[in-house]
Amino acid sequence: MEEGMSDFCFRGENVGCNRGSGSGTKCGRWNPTTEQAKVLTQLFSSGLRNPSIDQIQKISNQLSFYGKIESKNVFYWFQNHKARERQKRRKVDRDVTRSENSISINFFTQNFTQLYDVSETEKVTETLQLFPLNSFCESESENMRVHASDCRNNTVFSFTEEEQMNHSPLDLRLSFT
Amino acid sequence: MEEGMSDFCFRGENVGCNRGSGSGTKCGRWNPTTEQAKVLTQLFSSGLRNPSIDQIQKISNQLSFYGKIESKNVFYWFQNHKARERQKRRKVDRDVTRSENSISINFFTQNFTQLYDVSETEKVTETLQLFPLNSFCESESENMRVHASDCRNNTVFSFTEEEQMNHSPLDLRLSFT
DNA sequence: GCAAATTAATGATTTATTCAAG
DNA sequence: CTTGAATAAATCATTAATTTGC
Repeated sequence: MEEGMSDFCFRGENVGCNRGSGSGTKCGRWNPTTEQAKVLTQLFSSGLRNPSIDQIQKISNQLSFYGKIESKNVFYWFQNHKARERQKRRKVDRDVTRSENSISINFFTQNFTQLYDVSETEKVTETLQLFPLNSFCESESENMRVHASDCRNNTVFSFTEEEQMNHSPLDLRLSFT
Repeated sequence: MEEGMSDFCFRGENVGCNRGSGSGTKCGRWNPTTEQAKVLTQLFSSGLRNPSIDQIQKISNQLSFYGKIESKNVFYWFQNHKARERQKRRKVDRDVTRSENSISINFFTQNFTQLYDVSETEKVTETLQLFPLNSFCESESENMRVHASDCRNNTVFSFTEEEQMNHSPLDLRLSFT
């Protein structure tokens, strides 16, 4: 029996879902409220990764005060959060590996000027092309590849005669390989 | 001794200002020219989010044709643009979420226990506490903004009698023994 | 129209996280 | 458990938009 459908609504304000004229309202999946997300994140930050079923139930009960939530939501949240943090970390590591040519980005913001003032004056010697549209998608960095021939004509740089010097289109391909 | 103030201001080479017109214009901070902004925005639209140092340098060099610019400006631009796009997105999501407030769907319960039993193994051994009201609100008072709605006000924790859910601060230590 | 005053954007810094190597 | 690496979030600060009184 589906007694679990407790018709729970935010305290007081009954923000009905799938109630009459249920045309567009998506009710298929849970979305954490700001407070719920904050608490979950706090727990995660505190080191919790694989909450026990006991913990999940407690957390769920507590968070239900802030809005509709079920144990499964808590469980999935931790699964997903853990996985995505790891994913993010891996991706970052890949990017870093890919771009660690000379300078470390360590203390990037604080020492940026120091790190970069030197190289600021260096000249880029490669032939570059700007706007390799659809080529930067970081979520698929593995397959990232610029098809130069596709973009050859998309040069957007247009300079005045006086500025035209050695200003070739920027091609960031070299940074990805 | 906070390691001295970060000498972050352009190291004396802030002579030329980007705005081509007039040479005496003040340039306390970089401001992208229209063309620079256009290029940066297009790069971002293409998916670029965390440009490597190499990329930053290339972009900076290219954009310097449109006006004064440094690598750090490019770096900061991407940091800020990314963060603010995300911010914008999150705000929209919150608003949407607030109005679509989904309802319970209970096909989970059985799957949940199944799924859970598999990952039940790990145990967190630390001491965790949910809703640490004190630490949330009292710590870092200097940075506290108007987060009053999130904590502190015990009124949040007062619910109706019919809902006898125990919403006192949850101490997960019980689960760790 | 035009500056002073006010508000909105956004550049630049600082702070708090994350994962995972040591 | 500690710390390196690299942000991303939060914040500070300055510039641009705009409003407003004249």
